[in-house]
Amino acid sequence: MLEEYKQQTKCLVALDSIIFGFDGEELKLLLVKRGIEPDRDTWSLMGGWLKSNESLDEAANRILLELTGLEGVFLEQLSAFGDPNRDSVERTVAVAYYALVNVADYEKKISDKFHAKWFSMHELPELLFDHAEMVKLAIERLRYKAAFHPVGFELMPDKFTIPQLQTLYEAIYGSKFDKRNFSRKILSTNLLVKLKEKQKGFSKKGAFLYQLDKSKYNLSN
Amino acid sequence: MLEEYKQQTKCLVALDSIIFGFDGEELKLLLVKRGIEPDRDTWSLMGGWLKSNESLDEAANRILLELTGLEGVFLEQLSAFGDPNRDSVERTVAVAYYALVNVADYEKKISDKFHAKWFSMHELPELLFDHAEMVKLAIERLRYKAAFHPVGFELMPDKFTIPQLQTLYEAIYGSKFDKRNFSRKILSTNLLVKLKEKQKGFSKKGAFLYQLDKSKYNLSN
DNA sequence: ACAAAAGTGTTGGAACTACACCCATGT
DNA sequence: ACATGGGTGTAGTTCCAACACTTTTGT
Repeated sequence: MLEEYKQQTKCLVALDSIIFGFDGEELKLLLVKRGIEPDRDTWSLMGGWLKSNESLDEAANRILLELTGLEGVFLEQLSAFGDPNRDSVERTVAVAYYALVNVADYEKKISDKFHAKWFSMHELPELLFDHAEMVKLAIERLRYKAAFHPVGFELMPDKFTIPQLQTLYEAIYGSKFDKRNFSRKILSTNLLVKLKEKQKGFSKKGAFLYQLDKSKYNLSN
Repeated sequence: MLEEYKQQTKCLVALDSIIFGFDGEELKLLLVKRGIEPDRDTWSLMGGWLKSNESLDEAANRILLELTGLEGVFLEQLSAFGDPNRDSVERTVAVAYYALVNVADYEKKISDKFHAKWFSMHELPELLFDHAEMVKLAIERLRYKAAFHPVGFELMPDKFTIPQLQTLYEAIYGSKFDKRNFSRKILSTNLLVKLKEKQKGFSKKGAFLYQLDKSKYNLSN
């Protein structure tokens, strides 16, 4: 190897994922308990190490699959974090990703294996290292993204109602919207197809279910 | 050190900066000729290695200062790039930053020391490794950013005219704007103060110079 | 019958687009 | 005098925000 390269310090590269979920009421974050010292049992983002033969995206997807069983979900790089003291054990650069999953899908796959738990965004525990900073940036990015791209659907089940979708957006932005303006705006995208079925049980009247028109929804967002 | 950490592969971490400049006419990119093999003399982004005691932001700023003499300019993380084959010598993760500088400032500082050269965005040479991909992403990010935040001023000299600023935005977006609408929009931000002086020499009539109102322009963008 | 959530239209203001003429000055 | 770029106003349109009542149905 070249001299120029040899003299440089090397780093561990970690991938940490902020996994957002939505249960129909609240925006949630999936956290795991760290299994090793130091800071054992501190709540932490899902993370893992970069292997020598994989790209960052591949590693983030692999780690998500290993820890949650989820595949093919929205997963996008957020930012790299490299404070020299961010990991108390050793110099580590972390590349943070954020993922959007729907809680129901996740429940099907796996649950206790990694002591993972969904937390409400309003009741987050103390987090490992700089993970709180990552979460803060991720929610900002999600707001930014959701304002211009229809990513909200990634968090919804296959069939959903407009009021459910509104609840999600209200959770993302932490504010209330007018339901007339909201439904008009959503429907004007033409991304939704109205089904004949209604959601029953939650309200007395029942709300019509909608599905994403996948032919119009491409992920070049 | 912990077993868990010890087993993991380490990586070199590089910082590469996409440095945008504006000379009053065109949007430019500052490139350097790579000084080492392989690919010696290929044009490359300004880059360097992460040192063991500095954060990513610190490293990016240090490298910018070392290679250009510039300090205190707009410099923001773009994204991390980690394809296992991106660097032909060794596994390297690069964290790309983009910077906005005004060409005149730069000219004052340094010029030939690192064989740096400004290239028009339309006439870029073949670039090292995945640097072309970084540039592509950077221009998208700049467009996105400039649409919502007044970052254009970062590329302008201290005093500038509205037509100059319009030329910059036209270069960023690659399209023409209506000058009446443009000046109205810019002035409605109230970020500019009109000076008594006019710019002479370029046009016969001369255009009024403006300055950024720094009390209103804060960088929490 | 009543409570609870779903569904739906209109109006005023703000922001954006398109568009054309006069001004100041160097040559 | 004329050519060049600088500077300005208006009208039409679109988009967004604010707002209230009727419908359905489970209890």
